[in-house]
Amino acid sequence: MIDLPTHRVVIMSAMTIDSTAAADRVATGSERLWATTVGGDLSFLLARANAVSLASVTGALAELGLKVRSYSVLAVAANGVRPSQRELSEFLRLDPSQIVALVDDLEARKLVRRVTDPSDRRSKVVVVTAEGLRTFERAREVAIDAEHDLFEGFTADEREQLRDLLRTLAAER
Amino acid sequence: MIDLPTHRVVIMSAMTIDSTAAADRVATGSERLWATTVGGDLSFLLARANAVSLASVTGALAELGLKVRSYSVLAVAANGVRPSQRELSEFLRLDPSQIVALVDDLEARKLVRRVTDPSDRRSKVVVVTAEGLRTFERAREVAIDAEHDLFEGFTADEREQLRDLLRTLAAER
DNA sequence: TATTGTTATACTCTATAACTATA
DNA sequence: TATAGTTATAGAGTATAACAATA
Repeated sequence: MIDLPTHRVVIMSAMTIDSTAAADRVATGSERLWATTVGGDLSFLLARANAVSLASVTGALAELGLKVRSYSVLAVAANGVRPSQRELSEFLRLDPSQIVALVDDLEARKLVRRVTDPSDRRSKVVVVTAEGLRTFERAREVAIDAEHDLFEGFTADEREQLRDLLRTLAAER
Repeated sequence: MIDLPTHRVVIMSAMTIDSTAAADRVATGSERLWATTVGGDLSFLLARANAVSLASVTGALAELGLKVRSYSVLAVAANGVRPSQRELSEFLRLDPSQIVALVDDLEARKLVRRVTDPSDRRSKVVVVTAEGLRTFERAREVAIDAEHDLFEGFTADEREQLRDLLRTLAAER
């Protein structure tokens, strides 16, 4: 697993740091910069929050030979929704050619199979194998653990709020 | 500018889409997949929301020859906080060598200068030039416009909530 | 010895266009 | 003629290690 913060640190706009034992776990040396205009930009905060989360999940999944992307493809397939590659491409916002590479990899490892859709033979549906399902279940556990650590400082309410707000944003174009 | 959604679309867990004129602006064809486990993952939502925001800001800044990263460096410098490259590296979560490349580019375009810190001659501080400040101000406008469009469907309260939650997360190691 | 910035290099990711097979 | 998937390839971004100057 990756190193994760154990306590929540709140940084106010005015640059006051709520000083707990965790205060020095924040990126050292660059605290001054949070007072900057970018420090308040939603797009910047989104990018940085994502970088933090990505690093944590990536680290957690590495032990299973998965990356965030292959995990996402596997997870959608494991839900039994039988996504076409085109659907995966839109949902994950990746180019169709990148989906090919991801599915190639998962298929070579026998975690998923490509099934030609009989009602439209151009389209290929990605289905999980028994082994893929087992791998997914383990992967899901470590991913949830990582997320849990990451959101340790948040209340259940705050997590729900964040989920709703992000869902709205994520659903945009 | 980039094409942006004009209305907010809420996607519920149960897969009901609040159907307004904007409903068909949502990624077509993959609505089913939102009902999936990943569709509720905070890390996934964060990644997708970031992708959406990134695309919008990237598109907006392109007309000024800036990317999100060079814009961030320029913005911090333009705030007059005199960041060292090391500080930029921590704040932006980029490798020091990447900061070198970004500052090289901005310096070649005379938007910033490197100034050796007299109190520690190893360290170089990035300061904005007059021209850099002008460029930053225009860039800031288009970036704010893009952000404004992106968060059009949000109330002021929701934006504040999101900012607070993301700030907490972004400040984590 | 440790740290800041720099260079070099290999690797991954991303974007684009062309091709095939089906519709 | 249009769409789903595939291939190839060039470009951008990323990670790593080694090095010079300074502390």
